[in-house]
Amino acid sequence: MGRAPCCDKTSVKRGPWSPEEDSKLKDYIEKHGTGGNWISLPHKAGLKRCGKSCRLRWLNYLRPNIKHGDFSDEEDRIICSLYVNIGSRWSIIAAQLPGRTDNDIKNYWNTKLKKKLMAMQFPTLHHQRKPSFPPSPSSHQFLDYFTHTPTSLIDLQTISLPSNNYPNTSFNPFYQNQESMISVVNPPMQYNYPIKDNMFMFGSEGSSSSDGSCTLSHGKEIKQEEIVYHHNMNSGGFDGYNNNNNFMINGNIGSFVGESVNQHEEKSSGVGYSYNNGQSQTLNPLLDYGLEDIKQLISSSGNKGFHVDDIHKNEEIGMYYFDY
DNA sequence: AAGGCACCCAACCGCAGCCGA
DNA sequence: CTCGGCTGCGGTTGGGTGCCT
Repeated sequence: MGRAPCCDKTSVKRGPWSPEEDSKLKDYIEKHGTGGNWISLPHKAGLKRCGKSCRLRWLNYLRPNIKHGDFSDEEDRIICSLYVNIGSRWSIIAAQLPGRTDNDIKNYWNTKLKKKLMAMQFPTLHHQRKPSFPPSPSSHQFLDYFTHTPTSLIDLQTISLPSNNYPNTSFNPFYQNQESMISVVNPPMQYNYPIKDNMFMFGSEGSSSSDGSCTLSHGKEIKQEEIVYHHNMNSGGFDGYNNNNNFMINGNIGSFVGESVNQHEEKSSGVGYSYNNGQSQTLNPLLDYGLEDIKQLISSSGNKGFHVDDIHKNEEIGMYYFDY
């Protein structure tokens, strides 16, 4: 049995609001308030609108002190920081930006800001209006993010992740949008994951073993538990320590969350990783919103935890699906 | 000049959670 | 404790607009 509609759709006006309707709604609310009941408000205000439509119009457009127009750099920074850390919880993000609505911020993010961010992360892609995806099977070259030199897809057949001993490594995967791969950026290292059939896999057929671990190109091994760790972390909410395991896929930033660890140093292969010691730390100057602030936000909003957005997780360990 | 395409953003939809009866 | 009404939220849609070919 379906849910009862919130209103009779045949008897309410839909679509864009006229200036007269705006005026009626604004006048009514300014005189009487919302009365805590949006359902009955349109009738009282003499509007042939659904209560939800009235509420949305008021909140997003008519209420006082709404700010329209360009977002400032500071607002950009706050949005980016919060999105990376808490995901697409627009109402929380909007609460940090006086005068901005969640709808505004959501639209701004989806249409402009994530592209802007992508452009900053991938300056060479500035000219691309839209990433071509999926790529043609013959395109076996991609542009290395750091060196900007063409690299063969052969190199992508093995993957590398931070050691299982150091689950809190800053871990910044980015979607290299012009080819069929995901890059995991963990400076000075970059790990590249091929995408097959719209599927992002930890490891490829050649590098995975039956126990679920993967042999890594840099002499490390990613264990099944670690993949599980990454797989399960999405329901965990904040760990209280480092939450800067950020990634971007197809322009959508997500954040890996894991258990806290103490300070570590990685000296394997002479490569220095940057591990966190409980301090808020980011790799991208855009993303330096205070962790304590965000934690406070989360706790004050019910601490629902959060999920990696835009990835549809497969039940199978270490495998992620996402749509295009 | 015109058609196609991509972008932008206001508005809609449906679900989840809250709260009172 | 349960149920139903309502609100709030996030994802999605679609019309308007501007750019490109």
